[in-house]
Amino acid sequence: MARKKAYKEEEVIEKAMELFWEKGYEVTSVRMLEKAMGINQFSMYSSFKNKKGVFLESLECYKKKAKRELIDKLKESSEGVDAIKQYFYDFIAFSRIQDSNRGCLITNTVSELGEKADPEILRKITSFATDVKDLFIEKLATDKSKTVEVLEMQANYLMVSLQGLSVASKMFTSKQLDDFIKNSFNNI
Amino acid sequence: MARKKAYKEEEVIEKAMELFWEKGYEVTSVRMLEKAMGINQFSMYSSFKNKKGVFLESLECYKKKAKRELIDKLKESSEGVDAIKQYFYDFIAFSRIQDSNRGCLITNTVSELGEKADPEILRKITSFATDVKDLFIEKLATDKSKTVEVLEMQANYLMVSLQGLSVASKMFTSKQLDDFIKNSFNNI
DNA sequence: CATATATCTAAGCAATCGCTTAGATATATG
DNA sequence: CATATATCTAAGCGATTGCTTAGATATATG
Repeated sequence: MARKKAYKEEEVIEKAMELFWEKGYEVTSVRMLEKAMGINQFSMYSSFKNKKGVFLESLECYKKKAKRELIDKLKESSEGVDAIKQYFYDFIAFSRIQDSNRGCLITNTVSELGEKADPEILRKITSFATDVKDLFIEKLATDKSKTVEVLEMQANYLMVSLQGLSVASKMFTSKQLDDFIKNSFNNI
Repeated sequence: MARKKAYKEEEVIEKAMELFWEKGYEVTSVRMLEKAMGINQFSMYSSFKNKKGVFLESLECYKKKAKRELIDKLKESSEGVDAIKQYFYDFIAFSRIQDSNRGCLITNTVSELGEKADPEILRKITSFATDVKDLFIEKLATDKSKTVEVLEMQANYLMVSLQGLSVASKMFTSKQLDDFIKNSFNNI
């Protein structure tokens, strides 16, 4: 009865996500998205409503990619704290593209937009962070001697540490990042 | 012989710095700078050449402010590691405006522009980071048992931690930031 | 006071921003 | 095959971007 869509949303959004990841929200223009996604603005807007819509779906896409390539491994590990340490190392490899690092898309967005970001964007970000933190708590809890207060405290510590790793990965040498990870887990 | 300038560079640049600090480099427009600085574009360009020029001077202005309100205190302290810990707490207060945090202008810039930022911007950023790191090393070295390798390692660790604190301060609760600082200095 | 000149205002430049729309194209149905 | 309709292309919308410039204004000198 009508013409078929020449693309799949799940495929083009991945290109959008990569662009937002590399450039940030504001700098990424609709024209750049057009080229990266391989569709024109009409299609973009009819599929995702507006630029913010493309970004929200990109965050969702990032979440899935991170789960697949990073989080599931941590989830399934039985190494406790060492599994979290490995997660830190894995994250650096995950964020690397060619010979530079682009950080974590979530952390980048926090840094760029802060707490006065759009409420929908904010919701996705905090939900992602909560998921990771809960997983950290779960792994930390393999040490049964830890009280809930200690677990909460250590998880908070690790979450902030991860943000540091994300930003620092953009400029620091891998030696410096290694020093950071080693030291970070000295006291847990 | 000629008309007098109706403003002082050092005064208007402070307003520019505050704006860049709050909004980031890209989002801050020349029209916004005009209003914040209280001068028009002609004056802005004749004093600072272009937008990048205003930003470079803003970085310099930030450096001075940080030195005055933050770094000098650390420099003059004789508390060793505890002085650095205090520096972390002081930084949070330093970055606070009203009831929200704007992070560190240097860290914000690293996060936004990364290593492919303009070379002049990059130079200022790395020089600032080096100064802070050297100061950390100096304070860590009050413990004479530490080798140069340990000093380097711990300073790297602290530098990345500080970046984490900067980004996290934008979204996390002060309880979470406190947990972070406490844990960060457990193993030094 | 008259003049030279730096500094000001305000208008305007081309380029780009996010977004819309009119008209051409393709395809599942009667 | 003819028709209805979703999807495509491409042009263009007003607003904003960084930056420039022509002309008005003010002031230290001869």
